[in-house]
Parts: sequence; structure tokens; C-alpha cells
Amino acid sequence: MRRIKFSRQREAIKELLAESSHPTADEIYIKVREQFPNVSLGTVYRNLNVLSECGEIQKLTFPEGPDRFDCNVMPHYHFVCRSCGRVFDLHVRGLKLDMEDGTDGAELPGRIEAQALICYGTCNDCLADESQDIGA
Amino acid sequence: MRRIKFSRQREAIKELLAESSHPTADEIYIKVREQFPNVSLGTVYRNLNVLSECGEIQKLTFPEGPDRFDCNVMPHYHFVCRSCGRVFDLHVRGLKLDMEDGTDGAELPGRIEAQALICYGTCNDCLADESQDIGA
DNA sequence: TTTATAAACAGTAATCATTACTGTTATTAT
DNA sequence: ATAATAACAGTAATGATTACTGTTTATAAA
Repeated sequence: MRRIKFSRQREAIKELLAESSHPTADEIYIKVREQFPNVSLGTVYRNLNVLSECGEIQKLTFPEGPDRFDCNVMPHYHFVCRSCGRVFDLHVRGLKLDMEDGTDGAELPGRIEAQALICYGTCNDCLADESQDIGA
Repeated sequence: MRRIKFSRQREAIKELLAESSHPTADEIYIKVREQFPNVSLGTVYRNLNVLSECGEIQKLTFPEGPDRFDCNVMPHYHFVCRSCGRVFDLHVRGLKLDMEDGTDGAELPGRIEAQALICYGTCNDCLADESQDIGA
């Protein structure tokens, strides 16, 4: 059982995570370097993994681009804009899994312990831009 | 607009996809080599991308491991066993997104055009193994 | 309040999945 | 048949992430 020691770099990473929205490891790296010019990208990755293993943060994987990290560990889902690439929180009260019933293929393949839902679409900003383009 | 030409390799990839369950590019590569010993991994990737851009197949991204491919393009979701790593189809009739309402943060960030849901847990086989271990 | 320990570090090399490039082959429209 | 070019095999390059190595630093015990 490993004791986790305090580290200034990790504290900085936690603070930066709290004030940014779903940053990538590299985005965090760039910001941490303002406080610790010699910090290495490996340190950022190691600490992000330590924090997500502790359940202090959440790692998010998307089909496009690198993983992102979220300081919000409450169950919630994500919306990715296909146009601008931004990631938004989706405030969903709860997912209702309406399973198919029937004579076969009807049952769950196992015990569900966690869920990740990603919705893809066009964000409101990009929708507004689209309608402007049409008007112009 | 590019015209897609017939290719024997692509046909083989489609057939292999139809008879396997969520294979990775590498797993397909190994199988295609039985028919085309000189096929290259790049060819497999290129064709998988062509097919998923055409909507003939679906690309699946998971937090662990490489992408997987699915010949089932009907909307459906996936279950990943954390114990054995297998991926199962989830036969869900439809997701009910029960959005939070309130004075702010309540609205959708945009227009949802697609959804990907991954559930994580322990599959029935691994659950059975677990209870055997306890019994022994 | 030194000293031992091992976690964490910076820096760098290695890995893995995937894409891009290059010269050749095969499909298809003319 | 021939021309145009999609697709190919083979290989190099890329991007994200992890692993390694020798050093520094936080913490627990002497």
C-alpha cells in the first residue's frame, strides 16, 4: 500500500484543473510551466493518473483527440461539438436504461458499475454561426 | 467527390467484420492475412476508415486499448467487462435523457445528433467466476 | 534534527496506435 | 486498348502516453 506524499506540482495541477474546463494533459502542462518552468510532461501525466486512481478527478476519453480530465467526479455526461470541438457538461438527472425484453438477447451482459455517455452534435454557438452564414 | 473502387481486400475486411465481435484493427489484420498474406496494416486502417466514413461500419473508442469496429450501425450501446476486457452489445430500447431543469445550467449546450454510451462493469461469466472463487 | 525511506521529480527513451508518404498495381470509365 | 486514379504494400513519421534513470524532496523514525 503506497503512501501518497505531498507534492507542490500535484497541488498546482489540482488547482488548474479546478479552474479549467476538461483540459488535456498538454494544456495542463503548459499552464503548470508558468509556476514550475522545469516541470516535465511525464510529471503531469503521472499526477493525473494518481489523481484519477484516487477518484479525485476523472479521465475522459473521446474518439477524437487526446484524453481530457475533469475535476467534477459526480456522475455526469458530456457533449462534444463536432464543429468547434469544445466539450460541455451535460446536466442529466439520470439515465433510464430501457432494456429490450423478449425471449433472447434480452438480458444485461453483466453488472453495470459505471456509465459514460457522450453526446455529439453542434453547440449553440456554432448553431448561431450557421444561421448567420445562411442569412449573410 | 471521390469514386470508391472495388477492392478485394476491403470485401474481405467487411466479411470478417460481419463474423466477429468488435474486433480491433490488428485483430482484423491478422485474419485478413490468412487470405492476403501481403496485406499491410495501413490497408486495414484505410479501409476501416473508408467504411466508417461511408456509414457501413462504426468505429468504437474506449478508454482502454485500441479502437474497435462494429458492423452493426443501428444505434446501440456497449458494455465493457473490467475483468476480462470483452465488449458486449447492450440492447437498450432508447435512452431517456432526463435533463435537469432550474434557473440556470439547465439547458442543452447544443443540438444532439448522436450518442455513445459505454457501461462498465463485470460480465456474467466473470461474476460466476468470482462466486466460484468465494465458494472454493 | 539528523538520518533512512521511498515518493516524486526532470529529463529522456521507448511504446503503442494510427496516419502519412512513395512508388507500384489494379479497377474502371472512355 | 488506354488513360486516370483508387487502392495497394511497404515503410517512415506522428502523437499520445508510459517507462526508465539518476537526483531531489517529503515524511517517518531514530
